[in-house]
Amino acid sequence: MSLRVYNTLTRDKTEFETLEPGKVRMYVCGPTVYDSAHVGHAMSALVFDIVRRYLTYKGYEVHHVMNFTDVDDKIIARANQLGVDPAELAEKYIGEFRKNLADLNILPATENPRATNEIDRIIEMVNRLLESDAAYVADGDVYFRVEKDPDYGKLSGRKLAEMNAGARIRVDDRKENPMDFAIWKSAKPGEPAWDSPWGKGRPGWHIECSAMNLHHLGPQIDIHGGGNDLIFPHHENEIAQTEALTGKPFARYWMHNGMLQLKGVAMSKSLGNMVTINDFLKEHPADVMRLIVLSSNYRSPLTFNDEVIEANERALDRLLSALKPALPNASGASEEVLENLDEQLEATQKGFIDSMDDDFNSAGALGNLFDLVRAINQARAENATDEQLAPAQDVFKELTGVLGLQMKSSETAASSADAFIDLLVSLRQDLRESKNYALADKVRQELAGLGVVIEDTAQGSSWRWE
RNA sequence: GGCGACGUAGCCAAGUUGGUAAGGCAAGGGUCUGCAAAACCCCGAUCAUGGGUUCGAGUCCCAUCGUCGCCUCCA
Repeated sequence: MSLRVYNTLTRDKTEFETLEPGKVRMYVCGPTVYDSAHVGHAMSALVFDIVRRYLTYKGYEVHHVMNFTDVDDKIIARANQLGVDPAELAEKYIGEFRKNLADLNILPATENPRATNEIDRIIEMVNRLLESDAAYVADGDVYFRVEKDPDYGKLSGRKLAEMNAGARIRVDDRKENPMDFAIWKSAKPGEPAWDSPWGKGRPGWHIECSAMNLHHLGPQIDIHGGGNDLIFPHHENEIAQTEALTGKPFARYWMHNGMLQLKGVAMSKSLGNMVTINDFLKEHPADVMRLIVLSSNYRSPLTFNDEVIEANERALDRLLSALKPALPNASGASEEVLENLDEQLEATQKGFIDSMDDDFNSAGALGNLFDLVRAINQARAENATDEQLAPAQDVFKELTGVLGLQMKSSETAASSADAFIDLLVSLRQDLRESKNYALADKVRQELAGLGVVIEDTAQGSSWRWE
C-alpha cells in the first residue's frame, strides 16, 4: 500500500511521488506575526507536523520550510498603534510562536525564512517578472498582470471573467485588470522600506512566499501547504508568479487544512472569539490539542468547543491507560490472551499504516490505536506480566510517537510532595486493614481535593495525580 | 450573486474503487471493590430530505433544505 495524497489543484487523491526519490520538499505558509497565535494557527501547524512526521516515518527525508511574514500592513498598523518599532513587534511574536510550537511538540521546520531577510531576492524576482512582461510598474507599485497567465484561477477554480463580474473588487485606476495584485508596494511615510529600482517600498504579500520557495527549495517543490483560506488569492497568486518565472509546474501537491470552528464559526479577531495557544496550554496538556486535530479529517472544518476538549481529555487518559504496568504479582496470561494481543498488535500496525497512507487519515489511525489499547488492557486484566505486555506497548509508543503524541501522564513530574503522599497512602492502607474505613475514606477524599487519586487493588493501593 | 466543501447514533468522528456502518466521549447495565476509583464485559445509528441509476448505495447522478469557507487581511 502506498501513500495517497489529496491535491487541491486536481481535487482528488493521487499517489504520492516526489520530484527526487526519497526526498520531500515541503513549504507551509506560516503566520503574519502581529499578535499572539491562536488555536487555529496551532491546528495548521499540527496538521503539517503530522504530515511531516508520517513522511519521515515512511522513510522520506523532509526538507520543511515555514516562513514568517514579518512586514505587512497589519504589523505596521499594530506597531503604530502601540508606538513600537514594527520589526521589534514582529520579533516578539516570532519568539512567542516558536515557543508555542515547541510546547505543542511540533518539530521545528528545517528553515524559518522571513520576508525581511529575502528582500534582495524578491527585488530580483520582481525585476525578472517585469522583464518578461508578466508585471508592470505604476507609481512606484509593481503589479502582476493576471491576464498574462492563461491558467490563472486553476487552483481555486475561478475564471477571470467571472471574478470581474463578481464586482466586489474596488476599482484602482492604476491597475490594468482589477485582479492584478501588488508584488511591490511603494512606501508611505514612516513605513519600513527598502530601496528598489522603483523607489522605496516593500514586498507584496504573495511574492515573499514565491521568493522563499525559489531560494530555499528550488523552482519546483513537492508539497505546498496552508489553511484553505489561503487558496485564494494567496496561493493562486503564488502559482501565477512562480510559474511565470520558471515555466514549470510549481508544487506537485497543494494541501490545505480546514478551518477550526469556534462555536460554529471560524475564529476571527473582529468577532473577538479568539483562544490563543497560550490560553489553551494553560488549561490543558498539549496532547489534547493534538488529539483534537488527529481525531478528524484535516481538510474538514474542525469543531472546537469545551465539550470536544473535555472528550479528548478523557480520550487521552484512555490512551495513557495502555502504558500502565502489569498488575502487582501478575501471574502471566494464558496463551489465548497473548495470541489475541499479538493479533491485535499486527492488525493495529497494518490498520494504522493503511489509514495514514490514505491521505493522512489520522482519525482512522487513532481508531486502530484504541483497539490496541483495549487489547493491552484486556491482557493486563488477565494477568499479563510486564514482559508480556511490552511488545504491544512498544508498538503503541512507536505509533503514538509517529503522530507526535507525547503520552506523558498528566502528573507534574516528581514533586517533593511525593514522599508525603506515599506516607499518607501507606497510613491509609493500615487504616483499611484495621477496617477503619471512615478515616480511610476521609484521607482519600482529602487527597482527592488536592488532586491525588487513589486506586486500590487486591495487592495494595497506588495513587496518581488527577 | 460566483466558486468550493460539508450534513453519519446525545456529542466528536472514520468509512480508496458501491455489497447491508471504525473509534472516542457521554448515558445505562454488569464484573471487581468494605465503598469508590481504574480496568474489563454488555448495550445504541440505515447514514439531512425527496427522487434516480443498480441485483444492491452512506459511498454514483439530480433536486431541495441546512451549515461552513473563499470571493477583502486571515492558518
